[in-house]
Amino acid sequence: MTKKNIIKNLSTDCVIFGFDQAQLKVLLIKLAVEPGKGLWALPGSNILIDEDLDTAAKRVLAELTGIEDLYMEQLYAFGNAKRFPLFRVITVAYFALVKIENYDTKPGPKVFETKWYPINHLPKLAFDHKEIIQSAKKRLKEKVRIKPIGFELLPQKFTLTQLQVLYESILEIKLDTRNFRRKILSLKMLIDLNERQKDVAHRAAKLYKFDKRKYNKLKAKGFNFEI
Amino acid sequence: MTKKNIIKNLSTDCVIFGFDQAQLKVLLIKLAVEPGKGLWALPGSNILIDEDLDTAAKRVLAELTGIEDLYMEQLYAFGNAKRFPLFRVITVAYFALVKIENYDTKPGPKVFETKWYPINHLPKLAFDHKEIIQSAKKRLKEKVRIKPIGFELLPQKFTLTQLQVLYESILEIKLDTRNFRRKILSLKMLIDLNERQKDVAHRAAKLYKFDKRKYNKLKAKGFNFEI
DNA sequence: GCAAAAGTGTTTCCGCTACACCCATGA
DNA sequence: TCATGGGTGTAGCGGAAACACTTTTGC
Repeated sequence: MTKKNIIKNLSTDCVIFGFDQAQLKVLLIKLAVEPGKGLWALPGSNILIDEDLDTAAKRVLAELTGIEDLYMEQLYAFGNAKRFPLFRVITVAYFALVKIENYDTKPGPKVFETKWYPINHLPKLAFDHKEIIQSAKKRLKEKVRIKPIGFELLPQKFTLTQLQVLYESILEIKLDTRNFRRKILSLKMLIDLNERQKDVAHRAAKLYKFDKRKYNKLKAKGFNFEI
Repeated sequence: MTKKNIIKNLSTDCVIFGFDQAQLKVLLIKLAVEPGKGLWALPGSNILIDEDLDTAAKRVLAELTGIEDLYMEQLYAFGNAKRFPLFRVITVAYFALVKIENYDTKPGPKVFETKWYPINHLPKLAFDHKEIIQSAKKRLKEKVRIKPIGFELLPQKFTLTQLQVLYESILEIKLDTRNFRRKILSLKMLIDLNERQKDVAHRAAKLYKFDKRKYNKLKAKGFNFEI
């Protein structure tokens, strides 16, 4: 594809969240070209002149992670006149939730490296990407209370403790274990696998997976996770 | 300003909500030029090359309504490749809430007329504007339950019944009068003006206005309007 | 037997829901 | 005096919050 097929003044950037045992993380790329060379940034791309906006966002993600089936939604259009130093670029930001263990790094051209950074220990970022990430974090916090999307971040099989730690990381609060378990189980969204953790130096926890049907119903309808 | 100062592939459109006694309404313009000549549409505009996105949205609104101090937030970026027939245009939609009695019509150039349409009786609309309005309606419905923004649609002085009718219109449900009043008053956001309606053919209702301090606090913090 | 995390019940409290009649006013 | 909408109280229920100890397992 040639340069003239892209829309010059418009881009998409994607805030990709992952969860690594105990921490919420964001996938960043280190820019190998100016502007912003050497700085970390969100993966982003131009939009092709005949490409749907959502398609462009998915393309960026697939190119970077190889992941195609994931949770993704539009976040916000960032359009300050001076946000990009060379010329005017408005960016439509998306955020995505991925199972971090499915992710396989492949830094493309114009990128030095890619890396998962804890959301609370971000490096210096290019352009207004810090603001975009903060905004995504806020949205995730709101969303996770009304839709069961947090689960997109966990492996197929998980323990209730993992789920609780995930929620605690996203919401940045401590939760009561008993109340949390009661609430989650009352949603009847989990299937008890009758399996247990292996190789842990303490009582092994039960493993669960999602009941897809119920999960999809809750995703459509929303739920109240007032914890 | 000359043509070359605008970004060709990008626009903003604004869904302006008003409330007229009993109905939620949207301000539309009738297009006087192609494409879409003769159809109704959302007020929109191009974005200037050195203009912040939010500024562009506010400018459209000020040009059309003369209103400058109002509630406004970004809704969503609509970016289907074929949404605009002539060439590629991605639009960043905003929605605004105005006190309808403050609004003073002044159709600009390229516009036949402007008109408030009831949200449930819209005319045939240009482009994807129907979709944009539905999306704005949905957002308003969600938002009004967690932020006290509904009040932006009412006159300075209002009765509790007006407020209830407003909520019923937005949420498209019936509310119990007693429960509604108890809930609203418990927020301690209203100031009893010790005034009453005039010239009504029945018992005159008390008038209230907002306590700005409390209102702003609730706007920042959010509240739970589970009705 | 001890360290480390899993797992489990009960009580209290608050807010939502449901529900029907009297009041004030102008015509 | 009637029509019209304004304005009010209470009881029951359900879900959220607070709270601490026992169980299992590997080392």
